Amino acid sequence: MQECADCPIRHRAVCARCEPDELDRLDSIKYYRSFEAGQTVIWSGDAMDFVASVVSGIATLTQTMEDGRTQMVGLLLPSDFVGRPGRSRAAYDVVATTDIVMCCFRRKPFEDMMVRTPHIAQRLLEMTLDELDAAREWMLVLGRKTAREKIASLLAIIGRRDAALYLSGKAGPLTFDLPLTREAMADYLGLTLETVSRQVSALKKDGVIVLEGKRRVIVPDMNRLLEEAGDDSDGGMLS
Amino acid sequence: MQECADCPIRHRAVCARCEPDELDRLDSIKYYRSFEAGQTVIWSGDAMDFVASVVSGIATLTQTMEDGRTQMVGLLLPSDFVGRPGRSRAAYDVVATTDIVMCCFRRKPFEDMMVRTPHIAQRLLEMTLDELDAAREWMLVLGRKTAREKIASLLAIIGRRDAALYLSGKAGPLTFDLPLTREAMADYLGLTLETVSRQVSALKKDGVIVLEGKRRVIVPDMNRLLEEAGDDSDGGMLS
DNA sequence: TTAAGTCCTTGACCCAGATCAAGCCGGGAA
DNA sequence: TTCCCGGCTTGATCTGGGTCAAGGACTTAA
Repeated sequence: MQECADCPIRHRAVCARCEPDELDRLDSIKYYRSFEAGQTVIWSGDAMDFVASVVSGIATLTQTMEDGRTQMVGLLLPSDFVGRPGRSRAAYDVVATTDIVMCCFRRKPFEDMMVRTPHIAQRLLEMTLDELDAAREWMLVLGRKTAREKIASLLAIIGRRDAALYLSGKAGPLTFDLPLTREAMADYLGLTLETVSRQVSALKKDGVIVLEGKRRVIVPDMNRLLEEAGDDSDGGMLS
Repeated sequence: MQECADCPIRHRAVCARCEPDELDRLDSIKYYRSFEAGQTVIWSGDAMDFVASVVSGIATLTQTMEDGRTQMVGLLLPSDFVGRPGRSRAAYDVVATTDIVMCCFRRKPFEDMMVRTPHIAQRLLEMTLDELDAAREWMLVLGRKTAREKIASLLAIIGRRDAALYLSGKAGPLTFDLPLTREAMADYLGLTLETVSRQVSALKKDGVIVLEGKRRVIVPDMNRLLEEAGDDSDGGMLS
């Protein structure tokens, strides 16, 4: 399908630190899979004989209770890793929210390779620590923020990520597309979709954001949005 | 202070996989620190020139917003790891809830050693993945469970851990001490301490738990408690 | 033995967000 | 060109858990 050398996530995925020879070996055990928007990639509890990186598109990690209540526990963007070495069954549902392409490795060969290739294990550790930090920030959002602050937090997170990807300049209004439906946003934030809709409308009415259609968001003043999110004005950057 | 060989967390902490020679090297850079119940070990944002394992006692990881709202984002038990290699400032407040002893390593030497000792990095990856799973389960609790389910979930988590530590037999009523105040439980669960108190009383009135004093909890029927927590009756074990 | 402090419980009331319900909007199929 | 249909908005009402307030149960200190 594609050479690792010109892979769009070459420098951010688990393989980021690999040397050319290591990359060759990975190359030989990788294969691509595509899923359409809305498809379930993996069901929680199912056998999972591979691990993978998201190459393009967006997927979600969700947990569901017997009575149908669901909570999103991860948002998978390009370069994010799916699956856990050493675990044979999926712990969460993985659903494609847009069309996606994943770069897969059969689990066993990947595990073997991890033992012999510290560069992979190192990178995976780093990525896992980042995800843990994100999960902890998210816990504050879920546990203590109001509905309005939750929405503002989510917009800030998505906006910041988009800015990191596409721009480096810091000034001017930020524009991006929401990759999530109102319902998915509700599952992310522990709200109902009605509340999400109301709070998005309220932020719009108050001029914190501008909407173009239902999905395109313009943020005239990022600091204002961060204030609404209840975050430190400087975003609390860590090194 | 103590030899690694007879350290109580020797086989569960970051050093679990180390060979004798690796352990010797760790031994030479380690030092112990003690903190009293209530003491703050580290303030979020402060410089942090060490990483550490909890040897005994319990500590919490919390995040605080400017207006004082706080959310616990981690509960640190013996063998748990504190700090992040590569990061020089603490991202969270760490507070001792009981008297604790920590086994510390200066950050730089530890990082150097990690590069040269895959056994340490491997173990840290495994522990971090476990924590990420725990954080995700916690997100479901915070986002979607009712106050009663939250309390039942917390009791189930603490009860299960105690059972794993002290008993192996599966039958009979489970007894344990709550290591947290009502306020800490509230911070864990995204509730107020009044609601925690009310729901604990309600579970007691309904016979789900029995209280001896305010801290000692007896669970006559673990399955009943898990039902109240909204979990699968079998606890959803993963390999 | 009292006093002061910490932790916990309980009651009364209120409100943010859930629930229930109706209808709008825009795109694709016939 | 109309008709779905999925995604979204908005209104009316209800309620779980927050807030405010009072007081109980221990523990330590004088």
